[in-house]
Amino acid sequence: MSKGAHTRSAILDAALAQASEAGFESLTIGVLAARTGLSKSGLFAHFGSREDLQVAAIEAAAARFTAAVFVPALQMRRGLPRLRALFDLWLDWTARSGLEHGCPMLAAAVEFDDRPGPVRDAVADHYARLERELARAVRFAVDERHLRIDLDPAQFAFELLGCVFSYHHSVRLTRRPNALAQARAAFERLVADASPAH
Amino acid sequence: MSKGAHTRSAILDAALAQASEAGFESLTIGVLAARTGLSKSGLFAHFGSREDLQVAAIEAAAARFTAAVFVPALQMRRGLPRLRALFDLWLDWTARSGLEHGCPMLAAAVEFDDRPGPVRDAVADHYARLERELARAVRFAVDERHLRIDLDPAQFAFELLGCVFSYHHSVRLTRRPNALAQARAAFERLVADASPAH
DNA sequence: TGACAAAAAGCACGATCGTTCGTATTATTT
DNA sequence: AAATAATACGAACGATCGTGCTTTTTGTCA
Repeated sequence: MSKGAHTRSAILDAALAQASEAGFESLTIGVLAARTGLSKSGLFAHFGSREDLQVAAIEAAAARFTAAVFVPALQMRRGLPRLRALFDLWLDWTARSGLEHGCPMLAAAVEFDDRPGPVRDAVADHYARLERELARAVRFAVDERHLRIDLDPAQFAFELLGCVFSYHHSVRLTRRPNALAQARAAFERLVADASPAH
Repeated sequence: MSKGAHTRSAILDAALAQASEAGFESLTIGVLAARTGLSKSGLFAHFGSREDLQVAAIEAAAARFTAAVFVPALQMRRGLPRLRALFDLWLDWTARSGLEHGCPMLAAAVEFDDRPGPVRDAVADHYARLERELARAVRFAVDERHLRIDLDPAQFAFELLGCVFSYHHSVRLTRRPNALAQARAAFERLVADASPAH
């Protein structure tokens, strides 16, 4: 790897750590320069603009998410086992990726909700992809007869997303010690209702 | 109402509109001065600092939330009817409160997750209060025998929160047209599982 | 090792940030 | 109407924002 590519990825490392603890709006040239030890102009040269940097950070986060959640989940058998793995890996993917605080992707999703532009597009793209893959994993579970044949995969994905969001909220804001147990219980109820009639 | 109190509330109106569309980090003295037609210093004098302004905005949002969700829901009978009303009122409370974009409270929750300080405290306080009231409404429904006697109210609240979060995400970011239907379906499944054994 | 390209730094710019202070303009009350 | 208090303004501050330009340092390869 060339020197440039190396520092560029070091910058994105710092960017994700920063976004994890203070959101994407805190991704400023000066702050990242201080975090990486580079000069402002030296850092700036790696990206054409702050917006490009933010987009690059989103894409880096998406790549890490895929590597930390989807890739290991693919080693599980299709169907319910893989679905369970997806959920479990999702809940703590940030910690396993070296991020000490919240999920940068979730932060970006809320921050750029209503702000049109390339950053919003990148975030929306990630979630569209994620939800599509999620629905696909649900369809596999249906095909394997692990879940009801008349199950709506999009609805399942919607509610699974709800579990993750509520878990994140419960852990990071209200700091409830039983957040994980509640998330798992919600997941089990979701699976139970989606199971084939006995 | 005195002149000062009147403009102060006008500032908070502008602050919530701004936070709804671009997050709490965008609540800057200059932007709000421009939105209200005041001078920077004139606006600043109403709050001792930017942080105090942000806290005041959180409290204003909490007051509006209560007025738009809890107050009207209290007019319904205790139990499931009131619980349904809470959910329905919650989903579109921002629109009914004159906010054209996302929920400022949810934005603040994610933005200040990992940033200790009075703003985070105010947000966490609102959600703690909200979830406590939610659990109380669930207990009423249990008392009325509308819901199972062995239901865990905190777990119910956790999953209800998940419905709301996922709905917000689906409406604002991914812009799915069937978000409302999915949220209602998730709620119905939640209620069905919490209903007394037939 | 020397030539060339890539990367980082240095410096400066206009704009905006939160904040302070002194002054002018209003409301309110006597 | 005069006196007093409440409100708003204008100007300025040091800091930081994103972004150019030029120079210096560093890495790469013949």
